[in-house]
Amino acid sequence: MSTSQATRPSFLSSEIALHTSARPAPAPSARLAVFEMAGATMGFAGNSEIYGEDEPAEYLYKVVSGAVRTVKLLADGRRQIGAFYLPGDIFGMEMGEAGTHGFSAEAVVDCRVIVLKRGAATSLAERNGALATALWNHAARDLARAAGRMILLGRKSAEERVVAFLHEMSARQAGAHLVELPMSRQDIADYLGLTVETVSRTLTLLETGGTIRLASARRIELVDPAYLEGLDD
Amino acid sequence: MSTSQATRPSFLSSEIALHTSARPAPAPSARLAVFEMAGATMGFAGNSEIYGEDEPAEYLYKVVSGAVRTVKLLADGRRQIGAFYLPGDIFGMEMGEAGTHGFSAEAVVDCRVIVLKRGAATSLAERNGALATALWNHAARDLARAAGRMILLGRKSAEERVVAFLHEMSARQAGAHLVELPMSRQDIADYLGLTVETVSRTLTLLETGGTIRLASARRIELVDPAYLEGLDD
DNA sequence: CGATCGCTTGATTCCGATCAACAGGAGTGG
DNA sequence: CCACTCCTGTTGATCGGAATCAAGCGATCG
Repeated sequence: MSTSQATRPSFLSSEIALHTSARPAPAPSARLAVFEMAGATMGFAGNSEIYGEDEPAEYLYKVVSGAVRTVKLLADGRRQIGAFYLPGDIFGMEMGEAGTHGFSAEAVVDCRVIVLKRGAATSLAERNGALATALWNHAARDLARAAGRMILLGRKSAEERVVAFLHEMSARQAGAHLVELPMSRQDIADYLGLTVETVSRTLTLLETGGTIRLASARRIELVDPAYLEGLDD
Repeated sequence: MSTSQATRPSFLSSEIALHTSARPAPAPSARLAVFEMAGATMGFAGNSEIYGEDEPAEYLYKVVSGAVRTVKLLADGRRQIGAFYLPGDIFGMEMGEAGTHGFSAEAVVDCRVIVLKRGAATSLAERNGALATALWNHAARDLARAAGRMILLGRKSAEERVVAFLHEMSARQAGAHLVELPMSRQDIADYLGLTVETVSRTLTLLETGGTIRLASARRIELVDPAYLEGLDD
């Protein structure tokens, strides 16, 4: 495992780099540039924990580089991944009754993340209607995404799940036909509610059927994107 | 089927009763009393649609009486229920990329619902920090709930799902040991990602095991709540 | 009273899980 | 450089839980 970065950095760590200097606001996405303006950047090593399931949900996070997964565990070790977050994505919004996260969040690979106090975002939002709307829309979109995940987990076959996953990853990589997967088969399985064996077998079947080509375990070429579209809802 | 109310009321319908008169603000839950103050009350017959999956997400809703389900359908008829909403609950927050709902919403039984323009809530929130926080927390809680639903749908056995469902319904009825179910077995099955047969069988097994008692199909007595607790996460 | 709908129960099938073995790389140290 | 180990991923054989197919039952309603 990589050890290039702290495995469990403290929020008080001196390695935090504040981004408060006056800049011409490059604002990659215009929306939610508040992260770049008021947030602190932190590094996490692959497989290290960013926050725990029962920690108070004090911060919001934005991925700069790498990939993050949210994870929920049962007592006997069964694992479910709620979502993968890629550069540009915001996570950490979910907060249960007790004010704690419903998931834990972990770095899939080494990554950099901008951290922002939850209260900072909301209090800024009070004076900035556009920001408020942006945050609001982001939460609403997360909820809509959860809808798609539920029908996938509750009603779709193994093939449909894997196809939906490939389709999603392609869409998130600007529709690229050569999809790069930062996560392991185990992560994919826990995301789709399947076992590693079933994920592996299904990928092999898709390759045999001429739908995809496994360039390597972590690089998949979509040979017949139309088929993927057809099976994904 | 009951026909006591409009099956597909228009938002322009004259039956809308505005609640704008000055009242002493009874505010059942203090939070989000904005619904009672600025919303319009509408009635829906059992099994009628409140909004469709692809309609623009213009309104927020609060259940006054009855029960509501959010539903997502696949082309071949497979159905997934995202959540049940009981009196006091707010729904309709989910909104996808296209500005449309990710689910459709339907009345489970005859019900009354307060409807509020989405923009009305957010613009009021801009001038009322407490309201903004309340709305924000509500969305965050919905997201945390989605986490629990995902591990249920992705990783739990039929028995665990049914037990979790009974436990949830009991908790939402003030922890009552005699649970009233407004929804059909089919609805429960589509909520839990199972078939009606499996739901029915599992309930029978729980009764045989002395965990519950089926007073009637829609009334279930929790005889051994400790067992339910133990199996639910 | 018969019909319909929702629910339960039974028999069988099948998809994905489980158990098990093996292959291919990446990293390590001799 | 190679031998070794560890880890991830693939493939094979078998099993099992829930789906499917099929009746039957009971309540509600016309």
